[in-house]
Amino acid sequence: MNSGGWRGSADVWLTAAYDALLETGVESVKIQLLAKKLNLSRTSFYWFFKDRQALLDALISLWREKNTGNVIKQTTAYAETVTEAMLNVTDCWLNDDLFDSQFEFAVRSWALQSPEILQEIQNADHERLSALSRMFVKFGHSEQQADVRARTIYLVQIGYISMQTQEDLETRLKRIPEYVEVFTGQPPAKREIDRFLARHQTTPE
Amino acid sequence: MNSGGWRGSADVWLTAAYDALLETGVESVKIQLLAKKLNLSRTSFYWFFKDRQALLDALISLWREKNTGNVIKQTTAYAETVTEAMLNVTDCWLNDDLFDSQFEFAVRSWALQSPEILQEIQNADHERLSALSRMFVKFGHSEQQADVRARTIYLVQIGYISMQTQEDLETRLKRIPEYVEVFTGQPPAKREIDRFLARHQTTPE
DNA sequence: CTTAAAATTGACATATCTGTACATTTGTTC
DNA sequence: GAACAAATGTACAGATATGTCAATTTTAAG
Repeated sequence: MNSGGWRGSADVWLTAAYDALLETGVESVKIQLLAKKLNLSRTSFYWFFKDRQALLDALISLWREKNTGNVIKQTTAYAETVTEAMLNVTDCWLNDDLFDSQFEFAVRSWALQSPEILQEIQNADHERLSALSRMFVKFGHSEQQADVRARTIYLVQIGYISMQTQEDLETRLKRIPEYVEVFTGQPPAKREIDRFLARHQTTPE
Repeated sequence: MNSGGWRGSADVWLTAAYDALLETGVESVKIQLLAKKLNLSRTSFYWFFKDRQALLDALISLWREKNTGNVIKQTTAYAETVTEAMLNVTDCWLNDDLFDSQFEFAVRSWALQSPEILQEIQNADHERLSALSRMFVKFGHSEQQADVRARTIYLVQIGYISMQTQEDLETRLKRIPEYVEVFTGQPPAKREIDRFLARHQTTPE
């Protein structure tokens, strides 16, 4: 497919931009730096993108597609109890395919310098919180209770991301049953936790 | 005191840097921009600070002094019940003199581009979480429970900051009783809430 | 092998930021 | 009001960024 083809492409530049954004923030998404990493001439960039802003726009589109859709999907996944529903949502925070935490943090930091990005984020927050709140209402909570519990789940995750902690999966999994109890007000059933752990634990070889 | 004195001072530059940091992030803390705002010559800066890095160092010192100390103090304030203790901590999130949320967010975003700042933040997180956890242990929770509840309180607040929401005090106060119940596992007594609200509600004119 | 499109490159113009050296102004003190 | 220190300003040098243009190289297609 690509053997011997051109070295550059819109996608190659976008991927490099994504890496730079996650590594050191939007300020380091500089054409000059990306060119050096890609071993390409700086000006070659302008063949694929109009200017730097076009590249940044592409990054935001990428974020929008990836992170908000999956959270909403998980809030409506099949669940018999509120604790099971909660564990479905928790899947997002533990699975990079469902929710890209580093990307999320980088975009949120970016919002500090850009009103447009801030607006993007606030739209996303509202959509996600609404979906979570509906989940709690479905399981019998009042609007006010559902709102606060939705916020608790969501903000704990956003806060966790903001801490930029590096922990292994095991450490994080150990806290989950307690979290479920705090978030939903009731302890999860053993079989619910077992099913959840089965989804996430790497099979001991 | 200052009438007719010099226009510049280390403090004037530091304050301008603080404003810029909160407004648009560390990348906009630029000597050139600050000089323009202060109506001072750019190079005059170097009379007060060795270089830009010295200014950034001063900013971090400011943050360290202000934000971590007060949180720890509030976790050890007098309380008869766990719900009252929780409300003492909540004071921080509602009182800018106890905890500067915007400053906190700006510094956390800064950490993305600077390993030194990341280390500062992780130290602060650890100190604050430990203090909160001790609070729960004191009121009878197990280590594991205390740890998760401490995290819940703390991460919800860090997450809230990261959302950069603009809400009036009333909206936020309305959620507090529900939050207390989620965080501590039990509803607060009416008199506890009344005492709390009395501390925070602006006297109707 | 020719050709035309796709991709790459170096040269140029421009802007912004940092920091140093040195001269100048402003305020204070005796 | 001299004299000295504190603060400010101008000029210069260097680094790094963006973006345009024209030339060149590379690739695929006929």
